[in-house]
Amino acid sequence: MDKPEAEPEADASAASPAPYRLDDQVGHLLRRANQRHLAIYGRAIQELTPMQFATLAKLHEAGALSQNALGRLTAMDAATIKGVVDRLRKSGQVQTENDKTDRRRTIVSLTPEGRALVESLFARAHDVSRETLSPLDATEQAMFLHLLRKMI
Amino acid sequence: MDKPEAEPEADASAASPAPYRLDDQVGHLLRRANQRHLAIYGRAIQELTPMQFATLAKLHEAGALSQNALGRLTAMDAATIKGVVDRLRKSGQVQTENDKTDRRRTIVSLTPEGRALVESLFARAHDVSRETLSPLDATEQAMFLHLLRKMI
DNA sequence: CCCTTTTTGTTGGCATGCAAACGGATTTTG
DNA sequence: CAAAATCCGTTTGCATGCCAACAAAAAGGG
Repeated sequence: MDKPEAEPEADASAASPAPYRLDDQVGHLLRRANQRHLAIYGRAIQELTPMQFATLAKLHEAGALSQNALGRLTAMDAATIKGVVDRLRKSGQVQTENDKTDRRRTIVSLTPEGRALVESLFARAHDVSRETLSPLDATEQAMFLHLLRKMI
Repeated sequence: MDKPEAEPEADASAASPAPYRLDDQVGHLLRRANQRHLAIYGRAIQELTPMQFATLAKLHEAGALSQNALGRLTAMDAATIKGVVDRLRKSGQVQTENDKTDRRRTIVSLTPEGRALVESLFARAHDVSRETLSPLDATEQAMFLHLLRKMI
């Protein structure tokens, strides 16, 4: 080697294969953004966990659903949605019944208490979304949401 | 508008408080984007979990660190980084020692195996970041990363 | 109609992720 | 310097989150 490391940083375009910096990786930034959002949620809403709220909100939006369908619409796999539904049922926010036509299915629906609770939280939930996006101005927020959707 | 709530549903711009649709919430989109990224990671790298890789990458980047400092730099709380370090130590990727000047601290550092492993994964890790951003064109990627940072 | 495939839900196992409560060490402050 | 405030690391407890393996039921195909 005549001069493998004569100018370690001189020519960034050829020699060094771009150092791996954690803080530059999309995955790390996405994780931190999500972390921040969960912290904002936690400060605003203590009645339900984020996923429990998402579950009730989706049931409120779409009506009764099979457990697996509910999982798909909330982006939780079958094993995860099961735990969430179990806990919501235990706390009386949802109820389950057997599907008459498909004996594999368990239909999940809101109880009156669950409906009342989720409706009482919508305003604060909107605030959470607003606060999460607050570092960006209106134009940036629209752009960010657009890019986020495009990436999914 | 002179009559804010005269017609509850008639005028969408005034009356209805904007329905809460899960798929429109930043938090949900961030979670799904992160989920997608983790799936891409999982397909590309099986040797280490995402957080184990992040931990080794940060140690590679910053050198030996106290356990808590390592947690801060990787955005994991004290309880979480402990588990990650424990598992990495068990698998021989990192080692720990007592800090001579501060008896509270545990210094975490890469073992030769850990260093070799993480270095062998950098290329694939870069691919993961690239693939995660691939739905966006170059301009959009830059914009997205910019907005993501601004939001954190 | 039978066989194969798919779908639904469950379970076990492992890895985050965070709050709260602690004990011990160090730093800050009055 | 001594008390108070912090910081370090640990433990417990609970809630995701996902994989792999299963059993039962339904759907599809030949």
